Amino acid sequence: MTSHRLSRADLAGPADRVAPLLLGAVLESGGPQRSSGSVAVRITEVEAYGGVGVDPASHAHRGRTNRNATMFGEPGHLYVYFVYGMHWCANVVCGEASEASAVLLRAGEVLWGKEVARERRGGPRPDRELARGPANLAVALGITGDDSGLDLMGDGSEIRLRPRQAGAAAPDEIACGPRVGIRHAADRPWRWWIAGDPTVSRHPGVRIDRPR
DNA sequence: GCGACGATCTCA
DNA sequence: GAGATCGTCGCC
Repeated sequence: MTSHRLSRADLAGPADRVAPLLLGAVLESGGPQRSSGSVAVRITEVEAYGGVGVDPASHAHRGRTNRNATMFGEPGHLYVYFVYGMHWCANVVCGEASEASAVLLRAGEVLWGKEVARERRGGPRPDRELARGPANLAVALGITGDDSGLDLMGDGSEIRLRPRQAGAAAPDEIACGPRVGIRHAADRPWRWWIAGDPTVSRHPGVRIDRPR
Protein backbone atom coordinates (compact mmCIF):
# COMPACT_ATOMS: atom_id res chain seq x y z
CA MET A 1 0.00 0.00 0.00
CA THR A 2 1.33 3.39 -0.90
CA SER A 3 0.06 6.89 -1.21
CA HIS A 4 2.41 7.49 -4.15
CA ARG A 5 0.42 8.71 -7.12
CA LEU A 6 1.25 7.38 -10.51
CA SER A 7 3.10 10.35 -11.95
CA ARG A 8 2.89 11.95 -15.31
CA ALA A 9 6.57 11.11 -15.70
CA ASP A 10 5.74 7.43 -15.27
CA LEU A 11 3.37 7.74 -18.20
CA ALA A 12 5.73 9.65 -20.46
CA GLY A 13 7.52 6.54 -21.69
CA PRO A 14 6.69 4.62 -24.87
CA ALA A 15 3.27 2.97 -24.96
CA ASP A 16 4.66 -0.55 -24.95
CA ARG A 17 6.55 0.18 -21.75
CA VAL A 18 3.74 2.05 -20.03
CA ALA A 19 1.04 -0.48 -20.85
CA PRO A 20 2.19 -3.28 -18.51
CA LEU A 21 2.76 -0.70 -15.77
CA LEU A 22 -0.94 0.06 -15.83
CA LEU A 23 -1.87 -3.52 -14.97
CA GLY A 24 -3.07 -3.49 -11.38
CA ALA A 25 -3.55 0.27 -11.38
CA VAL A 26 -6.96 1.51 -10.31
CA LEU A 27 -9.25 3.76 -12.31
CA GLU A 28 -11.94 5.42 -10.24
CA SER A 29 -14.86 7.45 -11.47
CA GLY A 30 -17.40 9.51 -9.59
CA GLY A 31 -17.31 11.30 -6.29
CA PRO A 32 -15.03 10.84 -3.30
CA GLN A 33 -13.52 7.42 -2.88
CA ARG A 34 -16.00 4.68 -1.99
CA SER A 35 -18.87 7.09 -1.77
CA SER A 36 -22.08 5.98 -3.39
CA GLY A 37 -22.03 6.39 -7.11
CA SER A 38 -18.31 5.94 -7.30
CA VAL A 39 -16.94 2.96 -9.21
CA ALA A 40 -13.36 1.70 -9.12
CA VAL A 41 -11.77 -0.78 -11.48
CA ARG A 42 -8.46 -2.59 -11.09
CA ILE A 43 -7.00 -2.82 -14.57
CA THR A 44 -6.29 -6.38 -15.70
CA GLU A 45 -5.83 -6.09 -19.46
CA VAL A 46 -4.34 -3.38 -21.69
CA GLU A 47 -3.07 -2.74 -25.20
CA ALA A 48 -0.40 -0.29 -26.39
CA TYR A 49 -0.94 1.96 -29.40
CA GLY A 50 2.00 3.87 -30.81
CA GLY A 51 1.92 7.31 -32.35
CA VAL A 52 2.31 8.96 -35.72
CA GLY A 53 3.92 6.76 -38.31
CA VAL A 54 5.09 4.03 -35.96
CA ASP A 55 1.94 1.97 -35.45
CA PRO A 56 -0.42 1.33 -38.38
CA ALA A 57 -3.08 0.11 -35.94
CA SER A 58 -3.16 3.40 -34.03
CA HIS A 59 -5.73 6.12 -34.55
CA ALA A 60 -2.80 8.55 -34.59
CA HIS A 61 -0.89 6.75 -37.29
CA ARG A 62 -1.89 9.12 -40.08
CA GLY A 63 -1.44 12.23 -38.02
CA ARG A 64 -3.61 14.55 -36.01
CA THR A 65 -7.34 14.76 -36.63
CA ASN A 66 -10.23 16.15 -34.67
CA ARG A 67 -11.01 12.78 -33.14
CA ASN A 68 -7.51 11.83 -32.01
CA ALA A 69 -6.45 15.34 -30.90
CA THR A 70 -6.33 14.25 -27.25
CA MET A 71 -3.69 11.66 -28.09
CA PHE A 72 -1.39 14.51 -29.11
CA GLY A 73 -1.65 16.14 -25.70
CA GLU A 74 -0.16 15.56 -22.28
CA PRO A 75 0.29 12.03 -20.97
CA GLY A 76 -2.10 11.11 -18.19
CA HIS A 77 -5.17 12.37 -19.98
CA LEU A 78 -8.14 10.26 -20.98
CA TYR A 79 -8.73 9.55 -24.65
CA VAL A 80 -12.19 8.17 -25.41
CA TYR A 81 -13.35 7.11 -28.86
CA PHE A 82 -16.52 5.71 -30.36
CA VAL A 83 -16.57 2.46 -32.36
CA TYR A 84 -19.03 0.34 -34.27
CA GLY A 85 -21.69 2.97 -33.93
CA MET A 86 -22.38 2.07 -30.31
CA HIS A 87 -19.38 1.59 -28.05
CA TRP A 88 -17.05 3.89 -26.15
CA CYS A 89 -13.48 2.82 -25.40
CA ALA A 90 -11.14 4.41 -22.85
CA ASN A 91 -7.40 5.01 -23.23
CA VAL A 92 -4.68 6.58 -21.14
CA VAL A 93 -2.56 8.96 -23.21
CA CYS A 94 1.13 8.24 -22.74
CA GLY A 95 4.53 9.11 -24.20
CA GLU A 96 5.89 12.62 -24.56
CA ALA A 97 3.28 15.21 -25.45
CA SER A 98 2.71 15.29 -29.22
CA GLU A 99 3.99 11.73 -29.53
CA ALA A 100 0.37 10.63 -29.70
CA SER A 101 0.55 7.19 -28.16
CA ALA A 102 -1.94 5.67 -25.77
CA VAL A 103 -2.90 2.57 -23.82
CA LEU A 104 -6.32 1.04 -24.37
CA LEU A 105 -7.93 -0.25 -21.18
CA ARG A 106 -9.43 -3.56 -22.22
CA ALA A 107 -10.67 -5.06 -18.97
CA GLY A 108 -10.67 -4.76 -15.22
CA GLU A 109 -12.01 -6.02 -11.94
CA VAL A 110 -14.61 -3.83 -10.28
CA LEU A 111 -13.35 -3.23 -6.74
CA TRP A 112 -16.21 -1.16 -5.47
CA GLY A 113 -19.35 0.37 -6.84
CA LYS A 114 -20.41 -3.05 -8.11
CA GLU A 115 -24.12 -2.33 -7.88
CA VAL A 116 -23.75 0.93 -9.80
CA ALA A 117 -21.68 -0.87 -12.40
CA ARG A 118 -24.22 -3.68 -12.65
CA GLU A 119 -27.02 -1.20 -13.20
CA ARG A 120 -25.06 0.54 -15.91
CA ARG A 121 -24.44 -2.81 -17.59
CA GLY A 122 -28.18 -3.29 -17.56
CA GLY A 123 -29.00 -6.24 -15.37
CA PRO A 124 -27.81 -9.25 -13.40
CA ARG A 125 -24.28 -10.24 -14.28
CA PRO A 126 -21.42 -12.02 -12.52
CA ASP A 127 -18.89 -9.64 -10.97
CA ARG A 128 -16.10 -10.79 -13.26
CA GLU A 129 -18.07 -9.67 -16.33
CA LEU A 130 -18.86 -6.15 -15.15
CA ALA A 131 -15.80 -4.57 -16.80
CA ARG A 132 -14.66 -7.34 -19.14
CA GLY A 133 -13.94 -5.94 -22.59
CA PRO A 134 -13.08 -2.31 -23.42
CA ALA A 135 -16.62 -1.17 -24.16
CA ASN A 136 -17.97 -2.84 -21.04
CA LEU A 137 -15.24 -1.30 -18.91
CA ALA A 138 -16.25 2.14 -20.16
CA VAL A 139 -19.91 1.47 -19.39
CA ALA A 140 -19.13 0.19 -15.89
CA LEU A 141 -17.21 3.37 -15.11
CA GLY A 142 -19.78 5.57 -16.81
CA ILE A 143 -17.21 6.85 -19.31
CA THR A 144 -18.43 8.43 -22.55
CA GLY A 145 -17.03 10.80 -25.16
CA ASP A 146 -17.86 13.68 -22.83
CA ASP A 147 -15.03 12.53 -20.59
CA SER A 148 -12.40 12.52 -23.31
CA GLY A 149 -9.54 14.87 -22.48
CA LEU A 150 -9.98 14.67 -18.70
CA ASP A 151 -6.80 14.78 -16.68
CA LEU A 152 -6.61 11.45 -14.87
CA MET A 153 -3.83 12.65 -12.61
CA GLY A 154 -5.79 15.52 -11.06
CA ASP A 155 -7.03 15.06 -7.49
CA GLY A 156 -10.28 16.81 -8.20
CA SER A 157 -10.81 15.07 -11.51
CA GLU A 158 -14.05 13.25 -12.18
CA ILE A 159 -12.01 10.19 -13.16
CA ARG A 160 -8.74 9.35 -11.45
CA LEU A 161 -5.91 6.91 -12.01
CA ARG A 162 -4.04 5.42 -9.07
CA PRO A 163 -0.90 3.26 -9.23
CA ARG A 164 -1.04 -0.41 -8.45
CA GLN A 165 -0.24 -1.44 -4.94
CA ALA A 166 3.21 -2.80 -4.24
CA GLY A 167 3.44 -6.48 -4.98
CA ALA A 168 0.28 -6.63 -7.05
CA ALA A 169 0.56 -8.00 -10.55
CA ALA A 170 4.23 -8.92 -10.30
CA PRO A 171 5.96 -9.25 -13.68
CA ASP A 172 5.82 -13.05 -13.67
CA GLU A 173 2.07 -12.87 -13.46
CA ILE A 174 1.87 -10.75 -16.58
CA ALA A 175 1.29 -12.34 -19.96
CA CYS A 176 1.45 -10.71 -23.37
CA GLY A 177 0.33 -11.42 -26.90
CA PRO A 178 -1.10 -9.87 -30.07
CA ARG A 179 -3.71 -7.11 -29.91
CA VAL A 180 -7.36 -7.88 -30.45
CA GLY A 181 -9.56 -6.82 -33.34
CA ILE A 182 -7.06 -4.97 -35.50
CA ARG A 183 -5.99 -5.52 -39.11
CA HIS A 184 -2.59 -3.85 -39.28
CA ALA A 185 0.45 -4.86 -37.24
CA ALA A 186 -1.67 -7.68 -35.90
CA ASP A 187 1.37 -9.72 -34.97
CA ARG A 188 2.85 -7.09 -32.67
CA PRO A 189 2.62 -8.49 -29.11
CA TRP A 190 1.32 -5.28 -27.58
CA ARG A 191 -1.45 -6.66 -25.43
CA TRP A 192 -0.75 -7.41 -21.79
CA TRP A 193 -2.94 -9.03 -19.18
CA ILE A 194 -2.72 -10.46 -15.68
CA ALA A 195 -2.27 -14.18 -16.20
CA GLY A 196 -5.17 -16.28 -15.04
CA ASP A 197 -7.35 -13.33 -14.08
CA PRO A 198 -11.02 -14.14 -14.71
CA THR A 199 -11.84 -10.59 -15.74
CA VAL A 200 -9.54 -10.65 -18.80
CA SER A 201 -11.63 -10.37 -21.96
CA ARG A 202 -10.02 -13.06 -24.06
CA HIS A 203 -7.38 -15.67 -23.40
CA PRO A 204 -5.18 -16.83 -26.26
CA GLY A 205 -6.41 -19.97 -27.88
CA VAL A 206 -9.47 -20.01 -25.70
CA ARG A 207 -12.71 -19.91 -27.58
CA ILE A 208 -15.24 -17.75 -25.79
CA ASP A 209 -17.99 -18.10 -28.37
CA ARG A 210 -20.73 -20.37 -27.24
CA PRO A 211 -20.60 -23.75 -28.97
CA ARG A 212 -23.35 -24.15 -31.52
C1' DG B 1 -20.67 15.18 -50.42
C1' DC B 2 -20.47 10.15 -50.03
C1' DG B 3 -19.38 5.55 -48.70
C1' DA B 4 -16.78 2.09 -46.33
C1' DC B 5 -15.46 0.52 -42.20
C1' DG B 6 -14.21 0.08 -37.41
C1' DA B 7 -9.05 -0.86 -30.95
C1' DT B 8 -17.11 -4.41 -29.92
C1' DC B 9 -20.72 -7.13 -27.89
C1' DT B 10 -24.46 -10.18 -27.74
C1' DC B 11 -27.23 -13.68 -29.08
C1' DA B 12 -28.17 -17.62 -32.07
C1' DG C 1 -21.94 -16.27 -37.75
C1' DA C 2 -24.21 -12.11 -38.18
C1' DG C 3 -26.59 -7.92 -36.84
C1' DA C 4 -26.85 -3.57 -34.33
C1' DT C 5 -25.62 1.30 -35.49
C1' DC C 6 -23.06 5.90 -36.48
C1' DG C 7 -18.89 8.90 -36.28
C1' DT C 8 -14.73 9.50 -38.75
C1' DC C 9 -11.80 9.77 -42.47
C1' DG C 10 -10.25 9.15 -47.06
C1' DC C 11 -11.38 10.02 -51.42
C1' DC C 12 -14.35 11.65 -55.26
